[in-house]
Amino acid sequence: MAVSLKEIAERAGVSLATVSNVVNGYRPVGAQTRQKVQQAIDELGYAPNLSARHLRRGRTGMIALAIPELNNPYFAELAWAAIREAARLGYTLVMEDTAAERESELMLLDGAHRQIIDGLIFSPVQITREDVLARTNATPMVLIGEGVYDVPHDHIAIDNIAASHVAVQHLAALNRRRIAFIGVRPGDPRQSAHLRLRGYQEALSSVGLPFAPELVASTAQFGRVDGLLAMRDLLALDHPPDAVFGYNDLVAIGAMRAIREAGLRTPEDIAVVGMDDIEEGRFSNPTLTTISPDKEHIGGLAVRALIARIEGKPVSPPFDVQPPFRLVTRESTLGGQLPVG
Amino acid sequence: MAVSLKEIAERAGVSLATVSNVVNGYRPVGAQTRQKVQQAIDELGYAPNLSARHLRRGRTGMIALAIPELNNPYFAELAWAAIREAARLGYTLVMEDTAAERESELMLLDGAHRQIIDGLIFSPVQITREDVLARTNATPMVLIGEGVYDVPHDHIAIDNIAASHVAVQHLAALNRRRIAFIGVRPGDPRQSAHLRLRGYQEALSSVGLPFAPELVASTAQFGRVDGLLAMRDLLALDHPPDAVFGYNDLVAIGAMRAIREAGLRTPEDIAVVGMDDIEEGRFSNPTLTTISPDKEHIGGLAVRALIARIEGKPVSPPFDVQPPFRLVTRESTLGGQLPVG
DNA sequence: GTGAAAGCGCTAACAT
DNA sequence: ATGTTAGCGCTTTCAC
Repeated sequence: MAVSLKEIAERAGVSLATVSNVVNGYRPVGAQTRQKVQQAIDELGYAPNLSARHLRRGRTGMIALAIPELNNPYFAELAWAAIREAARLGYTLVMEDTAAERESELMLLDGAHRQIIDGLIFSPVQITREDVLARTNATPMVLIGEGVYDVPHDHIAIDNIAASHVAVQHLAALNRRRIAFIGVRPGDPRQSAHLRLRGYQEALSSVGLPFAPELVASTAQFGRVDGLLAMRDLLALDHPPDAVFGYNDLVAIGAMRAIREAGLRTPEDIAVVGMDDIEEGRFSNPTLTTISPDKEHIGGLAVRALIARIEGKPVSPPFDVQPPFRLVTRESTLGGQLPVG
Repeated sequence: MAVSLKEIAERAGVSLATVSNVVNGYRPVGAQTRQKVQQAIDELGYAPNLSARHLRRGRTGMIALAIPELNNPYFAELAWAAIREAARLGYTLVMEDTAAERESELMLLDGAHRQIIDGLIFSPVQITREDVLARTNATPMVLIGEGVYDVPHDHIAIDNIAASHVAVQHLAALNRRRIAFIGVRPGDPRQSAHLRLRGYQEALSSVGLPFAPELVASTAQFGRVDGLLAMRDLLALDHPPDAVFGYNDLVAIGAMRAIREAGLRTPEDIAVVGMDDIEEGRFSNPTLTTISPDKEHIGGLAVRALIARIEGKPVSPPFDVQPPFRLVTRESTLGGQLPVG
């Protein structure tokens, strides 16, 4: 059995409460008392029993990060940033897999883990704004990504319309005329990806290109294989595209694979742009031009915001933050042989 | 506040103990009593307070998976398998990042989180067998990967020598004569990667090829960039290799990047084999030949073994399991245009 | 088959 | 500045 507060108290000849105060610092403690207690703690190797603390406090010190797939390196990179920040603030972060399924997402919304987590950072893809508004569970929740907008929760997502604009304009500036989009079909009930589609459409019109519905390819998920399948469809068109903007880097990488399978070349025949700036894209052949969001920033901010809510910091209205992003140009649009970076 | 056992007991008109027994099934409960209790539970939506349960039981229900980097898709894929299995068995899995640093690994060994976790699944890379033997902490631990061998803990790792054999023999069968290895320099204090190096050496001799020390390139870590740098060194040799066996897929992918940077082609000029079978290698250009271990198997087994130890199942001696693997051949050695899969 | 009651280790309200 | 004490919700003896 581990050392308890009581043993420390006896050893130091003080009360339980005093030891607790040395440990937690809720109330001031006299210098020499603190000294004695600290010594006892060091000698006996005391560490607080978290279960007891949590039982008493009514909180568990655990927060969850729910993402559609850890397979996506974007989320893996984000997760690490969040894990580190949570640890720094004394919380333990556990990861939940929704597998991008509506059922799993709804269960999380309604507090499947109410008993074990103090708060939730959630990157939904299937649920709708209405689902979130209908939520009754009071566990604090921070939303990330473009799955859902305009709900009474803190929300962090880059400006997807602006980002798509930048991507498409980059392609247009390279004299591409038939620019395809691989993501979500217009009319899909999910909010997700609509913004990127809208940015795509707006950018087309801003550079004077027509919107051709057949150049929008929909996917079931947003993985490599989805990009591959969608690109095959696009290549089967009478007038295939000369450029593609992928919903994310994985989709773009799948698309590049389809292009190569068809015996075509990137970017000579078809230029490709992705989104997320995962490391894989810095080493792919060709390297991938992409929109780079600041994952460290997003993960850290999400954790801090959530913990502030959990700990009932001065109530502020839910915020909606748009972290910075930038276009990173590489071989998949520029061609040639650029240094890795 | 959530519903407690007490409320259920009152509602059902029975004692606390009875409700507990319905929930946990430690003692038999009469049919109609059980019925009443179950109804109360359903009506009030009871869920046990885990902090309280853990406090009482002296365990937290949490296990940790410590890996060198979540960035490596191999570990990300493994982690998901472990998370799912842990959840199935009523445990919560938290991830720890060692960043492949010796300091972090030693802290974990010595129970940095003794208070919060019931057990540890650990994939070490820097610590030595002696470090593990010197461990005093009694928290159950299962080791995975080839970081450490011959220690009194359950251990799961594929047969690295055999796997390396297969990889190198595949290259030799393709008439490659100067087969390089990117991994760890002979003499490195870590056990890690020595086995793959040994398998490489043995396979060379078994096919009648000489061992050329200059064809072994060492790396600091095992990421894409490490493979890139090592391959650049190999390409600068007077007699560069015509094939490369990478410590893992990431290293191999970095190597392919370096090959392309140098204006050479894979596999025409240099064939490449990796290890891990991460999804990225199924979509890279060219697709990557690799050794494929069963990650689902490894992750699930590690969790089950650990939980068995935690729950004090019939004491069996520590086991050492070698899960199955297979060679998956793709374009990076065979060339041509194979279907994705 | 069921009940009563003693804590697990901690925090916080109430004393002094 | 420090001490006393009442639980947090649960499991688990010990009774019947």
